[in-house]
Amino acid sequence: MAHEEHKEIVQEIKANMPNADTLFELADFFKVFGDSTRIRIMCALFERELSVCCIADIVGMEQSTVSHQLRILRQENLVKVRRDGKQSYYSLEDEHIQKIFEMGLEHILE
Amino acid sequence: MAHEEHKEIVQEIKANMPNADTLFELADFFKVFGDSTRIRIMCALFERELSVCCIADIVGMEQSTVSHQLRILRQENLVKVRRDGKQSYYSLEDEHIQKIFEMGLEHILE
DNA sequence: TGAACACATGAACAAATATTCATATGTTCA
DNA sequence: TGAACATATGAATATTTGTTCATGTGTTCA
Repeated sequence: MAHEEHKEIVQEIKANMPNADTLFELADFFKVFGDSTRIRIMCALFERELSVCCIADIVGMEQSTVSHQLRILRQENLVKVRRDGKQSYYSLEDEHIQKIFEMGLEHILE
Repeated sequence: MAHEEHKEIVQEIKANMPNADTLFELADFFKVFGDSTRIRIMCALFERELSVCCIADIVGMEQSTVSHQLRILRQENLVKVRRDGKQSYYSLEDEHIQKIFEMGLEHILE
C-alpha cells in the first residue's frame, strides 16, 4: 500500500468515527456484561424482580459479592432497586438489556 | 418473605436459567466489547477492511498492541483476516456486531 | 540470497477487577 | 429500646487483563 493512500484512508476513517468519549463510555457499558456473575444476575432478573438474598442463592455466591455487583449494575443504569421493609428488590431497568443478551446468544450459538 | 417461598422462587428461577456454560461463554463474548481499544478497532472496521498498520494509526497505539487485540477479536469470531502480500487485512465477521454496538449506543445516549 | 517491510507472539510489568471478610447502615418487631 | 435480620460498603487479596519491548515469522523485491 502506498504511503499516501494509507494516510488518506486513516484520515477518512478517523473523521467518521464517533467521539472518543462516547466509545470509552460504550466500552464501560459492555464491560458490565463481561462478567459471568453479573450475566447470571441479569439472567435471573429476566424472570422477575428478586431480593438480594434470592439472587445470592441463585448464583451461589456470597451476599456481599452480589451486593457489590448489583452496585455496578445500578451505576450503569441496568437495574433499579425497590426497598420493601428489610429487603431490597432489584429489577431490570429496560428492555435493551434482553435484546443485547439475545444477540450475544445468537452469536455464540452459531 | 417466608423461607419456604424463598426456596420455591430460587428453584423455579434456577430451572429456567440457561446452561451455566453458555452464560460463561456469553460473558467471555461481551468481555471483548468491554475494552475501548477493541471497541475503536471494531468501529473503524465498520467502514471497510483495514490493514494492521492502518488500524494502529487510527487508534493511535503500537502495532503490537493492535495485533494482540486483533487476536482476541479473532478468537471470538468477531473479525476475519485476509493476507495480501506483506499485509493482513482485517474485516468484521458478521453483522451482529454492528447491531450490538448500536444497542449499546442507544442505551448510553438515553 | 538477503535486506526491508508487515505482522505475530512471548515475557514482563502495571493497572484493573472480582471476591471475601469484617463491619456499618437501615428496618422490623417484641 | 434492643435484638435479629437484610443489605451495603471498606479494606485486603488474588487473579485477570492491557500494554510495551524485544524478537520471531513470513513476504517481497532488488
